[in-house]
Amino acid sequence: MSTGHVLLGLLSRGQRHGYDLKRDHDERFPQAKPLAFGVVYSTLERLHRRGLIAPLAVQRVDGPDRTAYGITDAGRAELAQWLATTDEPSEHVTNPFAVKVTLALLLGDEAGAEAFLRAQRAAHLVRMRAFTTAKTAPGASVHEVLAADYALAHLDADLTWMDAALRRVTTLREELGA
Amino acid sequence: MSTGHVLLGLLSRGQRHGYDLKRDHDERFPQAKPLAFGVVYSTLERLHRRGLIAPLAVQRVDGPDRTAYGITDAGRAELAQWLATTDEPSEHVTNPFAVKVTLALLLGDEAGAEAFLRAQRAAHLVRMRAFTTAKTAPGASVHEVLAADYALAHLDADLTWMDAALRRVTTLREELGA
DNA sequence: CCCTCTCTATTCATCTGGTGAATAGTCCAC
DNA sequence: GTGGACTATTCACCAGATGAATAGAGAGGG
Repeated sequence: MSTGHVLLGLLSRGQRHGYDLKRDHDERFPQAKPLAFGVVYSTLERLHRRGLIAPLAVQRVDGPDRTAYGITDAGRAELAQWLATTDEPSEHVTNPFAVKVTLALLLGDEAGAEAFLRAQRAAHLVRMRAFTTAKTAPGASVHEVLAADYALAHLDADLTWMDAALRRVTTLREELGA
Repeated sequence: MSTGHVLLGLLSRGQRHGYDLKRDHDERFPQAKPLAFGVVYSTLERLHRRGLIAPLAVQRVDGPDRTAYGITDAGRAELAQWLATTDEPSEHVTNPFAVKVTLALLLGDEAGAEAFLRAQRAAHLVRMRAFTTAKTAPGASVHEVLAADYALAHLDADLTWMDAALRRVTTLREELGA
């Protein structure tokens, strides 16, 4: 429950209500996908059910009711635990490009597989240029530069793979027996 | 619905029932996470609801009932469309390590952030050694080598990012105002 | 001969999380 | 005084993932 942990982290700095948390998150992690309200409130409900947060007050201040939540001791423990735990990188490989290429080759469409790889390569290059621009913009923060670096490194990893795959499409097709 | 498209792809080679498809998938993509039965059957139901596949026969052959599905014309069209479409790489960045580091720094725990990065780095190195072993094993297929290459490239991208982050932890903390 | 184990095949209950629309109150500008 | 923007939450729905339950048939062992 990673969204849950993020909300827990934001709540550990002081009580907040759902709308606040969504804004907090989106400002703090501008490169991340904005949180949808549905996700925020349902996640808060789950955290509450697990006893990691508690509703503190329902106030009405210049507008509709708002429910402020605070982190509990159990919540602090869970958060500390999560922050200190490393993710074991999976032994499984999820490569969406390989899935498409393999299926195209199984259907005997070697030309289609190659066309896909070339088109995907081009789409990656476009996005990489955008991240490079963002990263080298004057006034970019360390946070922004690191975010762009991460994205660029992974896009480049995809690119390297696609080039290798392009060079071996025919061999792959033969290996698949198609 | 990527699982759906994969099943569609496998079904386009001829009718199959759920259990068959699960085995087909796991054999064809041994590096991927094995499909759970629950996923297979609920995905088939959705594909059926959308008219992309159709149940052809309920047979009983040496065991319990089995429902064979076949792809429809609409299914073939959907599959061809999906195979030819590139994924626009997201403009959003999802970096789980950055999230943890940022939250740790927000809570003022610079030492914890560094410890996490070092531990995660070590975990990555272990997994990378495993993939390197798998890839250089005698008799490894092109498919297996490409799968390992993909995983290695992404793990290395993470590693590069973690090294950069380690060098800038203090700057990052200051930038966050913690 | 019956018992258990394994393999085949499917279903079900339950959970996380993600989307889009609906609801509802307040404030501000025109 | 009405329409729009902002605050705040809820709801209905769907995708996808897990783990357990159900159930038939064949195989092997005591």
